[in-house]
Amino acid sequence: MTDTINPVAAAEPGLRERKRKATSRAIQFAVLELSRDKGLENVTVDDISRRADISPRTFFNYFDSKESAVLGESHLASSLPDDLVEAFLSAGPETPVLDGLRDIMLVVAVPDTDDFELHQLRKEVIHHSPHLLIQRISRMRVFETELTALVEKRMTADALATARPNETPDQATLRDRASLTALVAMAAMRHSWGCWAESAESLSMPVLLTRSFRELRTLI
Amino acid sequence: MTDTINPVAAAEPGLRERKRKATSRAIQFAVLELSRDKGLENVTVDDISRRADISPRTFFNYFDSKESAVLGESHLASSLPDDLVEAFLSAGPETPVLDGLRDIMLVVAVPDTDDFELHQLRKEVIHHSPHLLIQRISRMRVFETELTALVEKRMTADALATARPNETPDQATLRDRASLTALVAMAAMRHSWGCWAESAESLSMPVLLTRSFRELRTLI
DNA sequence: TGCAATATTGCGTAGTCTGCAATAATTGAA
DNA sequence: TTCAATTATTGCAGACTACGCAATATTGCA
Repeated sequence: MTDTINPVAAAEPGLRERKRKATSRAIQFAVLELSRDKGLENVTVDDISRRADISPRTFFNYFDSKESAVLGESHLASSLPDDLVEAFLSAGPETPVLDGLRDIMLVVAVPDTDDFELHQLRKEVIHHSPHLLIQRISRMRVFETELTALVEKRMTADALATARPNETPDQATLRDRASLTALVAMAAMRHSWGCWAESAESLSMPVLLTRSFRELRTLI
Repeated sequence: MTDTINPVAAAEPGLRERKRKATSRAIQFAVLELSRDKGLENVTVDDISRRADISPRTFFNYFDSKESAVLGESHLASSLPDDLVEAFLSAGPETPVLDGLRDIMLVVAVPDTDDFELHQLRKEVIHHSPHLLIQRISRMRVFETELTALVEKRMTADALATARPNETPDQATLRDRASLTALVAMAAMRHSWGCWAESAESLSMPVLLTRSFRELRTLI
């Protein structure tokens, strides 16, 4: 898929692309409305397909499962922007690692603010079946792995910057701390999601994330 | 099901009980060996049942899914021992909440040390499909909820003990902090599980848990 | 032994999910 | 405009999970 000559990226997404987006939206809308009315567990893929005017087979061309359809297409499936990574790694030993992780989360965890209607529906449905939030976390395993590796790199760099020659930081210990740190950051993100799903008013994820990470600091 | 007159509880579990245990073990053994050899995704319930010499229907009398069978019967499905809860709630504002949570985890997260062979097999299999660890966490949603409520109670008590009359602690904020704290504790537990599954040597969960919680304190 | 409680099993069914091959729509280039 | 290549949709068949139900077998206990 080559880019158009037009410097403005995706100025014209093309009919194919637009149709695809429309179908995806139709599916999500269908599953969300049905879930809101009957509860997700009482909704079948056949139901969804019927309402979205597609074949059940097509449904699975778009989503792995009805749960995926509720959660929407997985953003952040791919890796992080380079400049963000660079900033995180070179922040130096003075800056708390968790602050860096918060900044990363701020970028990746903010989803499609474009479609308000879907957004609200999704929130309503997730509010009534919180187990979906856990699924959301589960689907981020790859991200979590990336994150852990990143934190390990950062911690190694920090350690080298501060250590006296003889004090080689134990790599195993470092990896350990890195994975714990990543997990704690994920916990903060999950906390934010939980607040988002519960709150009646629509606080934005950036706000919630910032708050969760701030609270984190007061915990220990 | 009334207790026997024998003061020694379950001195004789009865044939029925023993058979049930044996079947459960046979199932777990079957799924674990098959998973080790072929990978869990290539194992069907039929395979498991055949090897365990039961009908496929019986399998579902014991476990919800093959994943459940790999993870073993869910301990901590029910609620926490009363004395433990009491100790946690009344520890007072001086004791860190996370210390209390660690103590709770120490009790609930330590599984069946009785069956070494299963234990080792399980570790081997989980090591090769880490997504199971996330499932394990997912199945603890009820526990997580209990824990959150518990932390909220504790924090309320602590707040009342230290606050001056006019300073009514905001209940919403408290709930917020409570859920974040619970999530962080869960993160620590997950970290311990991760270490357990990865480590070649068999460090015990209590040791790992203690270490994870100690590291937690150095993070922020 | 014989009755009540419990466990196992087979059967049928609903639902999820995938592979495959035929068909239809879209695209870019001639 | 036309045509060929690419891509999307669909139906169909099949494997698998999961559960309700009723028949049968096993166990516990008097």
